Amino acid sequence: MRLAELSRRSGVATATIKYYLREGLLPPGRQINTTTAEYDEEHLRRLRLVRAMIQVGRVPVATVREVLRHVDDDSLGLTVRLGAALWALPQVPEPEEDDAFVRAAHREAEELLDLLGWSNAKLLTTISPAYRSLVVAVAAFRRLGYDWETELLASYARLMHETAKLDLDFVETHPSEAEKVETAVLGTVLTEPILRALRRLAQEEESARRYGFE
Amino acid sequence: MRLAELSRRSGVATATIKYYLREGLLPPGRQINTTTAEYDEEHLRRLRLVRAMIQVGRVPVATVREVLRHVDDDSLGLTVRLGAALWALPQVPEPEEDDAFVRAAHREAEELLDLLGWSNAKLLTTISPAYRSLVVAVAAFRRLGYDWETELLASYARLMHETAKLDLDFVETHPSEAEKVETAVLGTVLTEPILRALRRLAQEEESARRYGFE
DNA sequence: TATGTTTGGATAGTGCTCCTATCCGAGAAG
DNA sequence: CTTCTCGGATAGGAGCACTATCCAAACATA
Repeated sequence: MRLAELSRRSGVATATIKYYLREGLLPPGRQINTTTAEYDEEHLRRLRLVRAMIQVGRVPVATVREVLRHVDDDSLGLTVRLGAALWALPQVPEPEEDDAFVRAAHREAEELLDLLGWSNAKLLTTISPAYRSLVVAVAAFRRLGYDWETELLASYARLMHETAKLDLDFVETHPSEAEKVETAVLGTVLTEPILRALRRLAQEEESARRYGFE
Repeated sequence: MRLAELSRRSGVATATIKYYLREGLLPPGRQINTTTAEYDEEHLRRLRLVRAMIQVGRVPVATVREVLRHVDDDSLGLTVRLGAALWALPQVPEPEEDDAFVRAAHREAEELLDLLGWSNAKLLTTISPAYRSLVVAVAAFRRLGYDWETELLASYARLMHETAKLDLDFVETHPSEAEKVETAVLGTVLTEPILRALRRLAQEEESARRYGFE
């Protein structure tokens, strides 16, 4: 199919597709001559993936390129590829290391991992972006004067562990490695809005149960 | 305190504070004379809240203004205020109603609410932004050809219900209404990065347990 | 009192991201 | 042979979150 059809079937403007091609989010089509290129179903699928990541997952274009680079890199093992793809996903800004709240949040996060017995995650505290995000967010909370026991955080963490098990179970239903990596990335990027929406719906439901609509 | 001190104690540049004042994210200080205004601890707290929402929660400035308008509006009852503040939070883009995937996602979401017995949430399907977000995200998944049973979605939903209970329990520990609303907003905006981080850490932990580091 | 510094308000500009509009000459379609 | 459409290149635009500059009033210091 040609660019116009790719545009029609995906609902993405041709100018935007050209932009994605330039940015390396889509591989170039098979060049037929100087003014015609041929695209296939794989391009359509990739385009839909890119669109979903950008529009639903709110992932920046530059980050999508990084993530896809890992998804497509079949020189690495599954675990590394998967980790690399997920670690490229956007995170909160870097913490200022000399901040007292950040240092306290650091201690609290380590305590949390001990409490949970997440020994593997403990090994990653110096490098995992997810760990740094956790520290920044906890520090922001503390800075606002909110106080809670680590047990509350641990309760949330246990629920997220259950979520992660569902995530991995779903990934395992896909046979090929490439599919696994793509599913894992999507299962993280696209289920985040789903979880957020479900959480807010659940808050509304639970709030109505407790207090009515008044 | 004066603007310079507010800046020093919050770590936010004076030019940025002036910007927030212009945008109505911070109430103006007590005007002493034409060139001096006095700020208090409440301003500092509000500034930190704004910063946390923008930097950690990635909430757009215009949305922060909307949310704060509801937080400050004491003419309404708690439930309405809380709902209004949360509904002002950012969502995924509007769905195109005439899309087959969107219609299917709609049906699936309603089926999900029935399955869960979330009868209160069911009443809100036409108006709740969270419900619309859910539909858009589910439709995006389906459009990519992914298939799952509604039971998987229901499992995620039950976990989010547990999360929501923790959220509301935490809010209840705060006595005043104003505090409750502020806590609820923060507990939604700031715990989202925390949950996301915990989920990714849990994925790393669980992945290492299942497959090792290889 | 003289003088340099600081204050808050107004306004314009910056850097970034994600597109979008226009132009162009080579091919395809009728 | 004319007209349309193609893909590539480039420039432009809209939105966002600041940021830099200017200004006159007021304060601080000597």
